[in-house]
Amino acid sequence: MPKSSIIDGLGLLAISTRLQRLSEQLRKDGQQIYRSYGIDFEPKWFPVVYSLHVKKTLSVVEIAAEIGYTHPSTISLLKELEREKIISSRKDSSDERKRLIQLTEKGNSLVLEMQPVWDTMTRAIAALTSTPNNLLSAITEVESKLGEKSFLQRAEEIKSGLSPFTGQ
Amino acid sequence: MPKSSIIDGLGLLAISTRLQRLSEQLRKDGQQIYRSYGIDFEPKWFPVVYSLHVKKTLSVVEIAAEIGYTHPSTISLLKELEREKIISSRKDSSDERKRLIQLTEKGNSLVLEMQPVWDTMTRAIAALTSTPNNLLSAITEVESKLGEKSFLQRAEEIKSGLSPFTGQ
DNA sequence: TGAATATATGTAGTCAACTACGTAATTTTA
DNA sequence: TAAAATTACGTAGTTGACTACATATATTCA
Repeated sequence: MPKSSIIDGLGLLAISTRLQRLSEQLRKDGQQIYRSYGIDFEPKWFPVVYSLHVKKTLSVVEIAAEIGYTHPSTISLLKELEREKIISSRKDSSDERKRLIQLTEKGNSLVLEMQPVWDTMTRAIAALTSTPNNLLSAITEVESKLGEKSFLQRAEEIKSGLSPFTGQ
Repeated sequence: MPKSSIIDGLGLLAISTRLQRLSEQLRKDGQQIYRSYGIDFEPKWFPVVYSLHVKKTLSVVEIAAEIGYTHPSTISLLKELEREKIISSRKDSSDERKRLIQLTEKGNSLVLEMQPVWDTMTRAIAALTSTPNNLLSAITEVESKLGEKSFLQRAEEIKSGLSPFTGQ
């Protein structure tokens, strides 16, 4: 991944670019780690599969909410997973609009098979992020601040002379 | 199978997704902040324009290196900026392979116009990221660790029984 | 000096998310 | 109870990055 001088120095304004680059880097390596364990699995499938592993049966919109994606994005993930026979779906008999999704037998055994991979990844990421400022905590903290007040709202307040910290 | 190992892993395993989502959120709000100042500017143009503001004249590959993108991505950004008449380009007379890029007069005055926007954004992001774990520092720290040893390499070492921290 | 290599730019196609819009089924309400 | 609103799902097209490949020019070295 190419390193850049100016942008690194400019920190705050290029933070979105840096977040994206870091995300992409981790996703790509994740892909290769699954491969190195001989497992045919994409990192982007993880949130769906994990949700179904825990909750057993969910509708499309419920999965979208669980994983924090829009439902069209979720639908395309589900299509891939159905093609891979990792999940299966059927209509909800009490509400015909709903499609109920579950892990297949293959999906369930895949989850078991992936335990050591997930363990390895978790350790590697833990090592990577065990720095003075913990990345995962930092993300959680910023997400929580954004939940209170968006970047846009904060900018509007600063523009109109309010403190970005207190909003007064 | 202990459920806790999966749950503990969840946060870390979904880190790439969360980074991407955060990036997208900041980028979108950034777009609206420029708009609220009545300025026709895309956040994704910032690294290119800022680099040219500082360095005055750069080739395509030099810009790509500065902003940390691949050169095809850079070319498509440059096309947009040229269409917007924010930059102009000419062949390098001493090396005909090179295309030298500069800000136009419009580009230069745009940079001046954007100073207050950049100032506002910088403050808003500073407020957002002033949490116990500083996001920008965390990113820098993780990038630096990745520079030493990639996520993939760390995973390989853990797989073969080495410590993820020391590699021994 | 000319063949091989390296550098600079460009094009085509892919990927993984998105938004916008549309249809069908269900629920609410005037 | 029919019209309106909501919910659930789906499709089409966009975006912004990428990789792989192609071409032109410059440089190196046997």
